[in-house]
Amino acid sequence: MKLSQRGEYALRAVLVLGMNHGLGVVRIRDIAQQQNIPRRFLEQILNDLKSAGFVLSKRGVAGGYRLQRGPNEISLADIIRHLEGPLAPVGCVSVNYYQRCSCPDEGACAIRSVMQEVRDAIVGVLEGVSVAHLCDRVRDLQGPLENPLDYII
Amino acid sequence: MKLSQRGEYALRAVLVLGMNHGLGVVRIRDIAQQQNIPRRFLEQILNDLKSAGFVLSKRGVAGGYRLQRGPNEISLADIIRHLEGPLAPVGCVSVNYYQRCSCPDEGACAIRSVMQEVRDAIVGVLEGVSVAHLCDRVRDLQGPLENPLDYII
DNA sequence: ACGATACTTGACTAAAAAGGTCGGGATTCT
DNA sequence: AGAATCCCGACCTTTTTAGTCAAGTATCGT
Repeated sequence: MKLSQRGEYALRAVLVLGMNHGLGVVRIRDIAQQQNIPRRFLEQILNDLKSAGFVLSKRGVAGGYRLQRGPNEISLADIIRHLEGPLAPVGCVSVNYYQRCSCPDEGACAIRSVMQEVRDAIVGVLEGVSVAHLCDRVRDLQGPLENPLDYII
Repeated sequence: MKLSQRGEYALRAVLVLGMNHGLGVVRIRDIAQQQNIPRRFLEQILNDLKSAGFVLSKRGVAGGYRLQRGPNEISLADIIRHLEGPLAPVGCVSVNYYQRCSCPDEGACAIRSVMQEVRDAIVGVLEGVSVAHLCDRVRDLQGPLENPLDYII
């Protein structure tokens, strides 16, 4: 039931971009430093998020990344699904990545019905939280600071 | 967020034992056949469940496995935790397997607070379902059969 | 007592995934 | 032009997953 390191880094990076939305681009290096993420690895991850349409990049001297869509249009479920695949604990209850399992009768499988509930519980939380919500939480948790760039995330 | 094959097999095997609770032991071979699980692999898994105290074994000609505790004393959360480790998506929100993460400030981490909710949702379902409950679901899903051994699970 | 039947134990393996690292190329700003 | 920044694919190491296998030990029916 684990989120990979890669997935966690992606969320942290997106959150940084969310906090800086509308303020121009943020450099990989800054995100990496602020969030304790290996820079080269983060490059790879942001590239992936870019080709998935979550973020945009700008090259050159004043380059960096920013969110492509608004922070309230991106749910955590979207991001994790792209990076990790199914949110469901087993393939046979996944809506977006369904895969038949080896049990004798899927329709009458009791374990499946429980896993269905687990899936719904997970998806319920993750679809309900957008990057914008996440930013709100950061502000709630840290109290008011002068400079938006000071948020630690 | 995945349950491993091993974990899924374990649940299926335990469920078979639950359905046969009080009717004597069940052979590995029968479980394997009925559930489409590689026999040798299942041996290993049952052994693990045994050393964890979930099941008991009997050797010899009329040998096999049965549940050690009653079906209503074993939750799916227990089983999965033993086989897979933490139920939480990230270590920093795990109660039983806590591990600090690399984020700058764990206390003020917004992602962590979301993952906390995900964890609670998962655990909520899985702690709430015992092997006995699972057996009830099997009976609900399959309708009344003559012989308890006929349940397909 | 003996053989057939089951579980027991530990080692072994191949393939995939996780978690990074690296070099060099392409853009853009000044 | 030169520096800064992203871009891209290849590469690498370690861990995990999903099994397999051989030889050993206990038990039962006869």
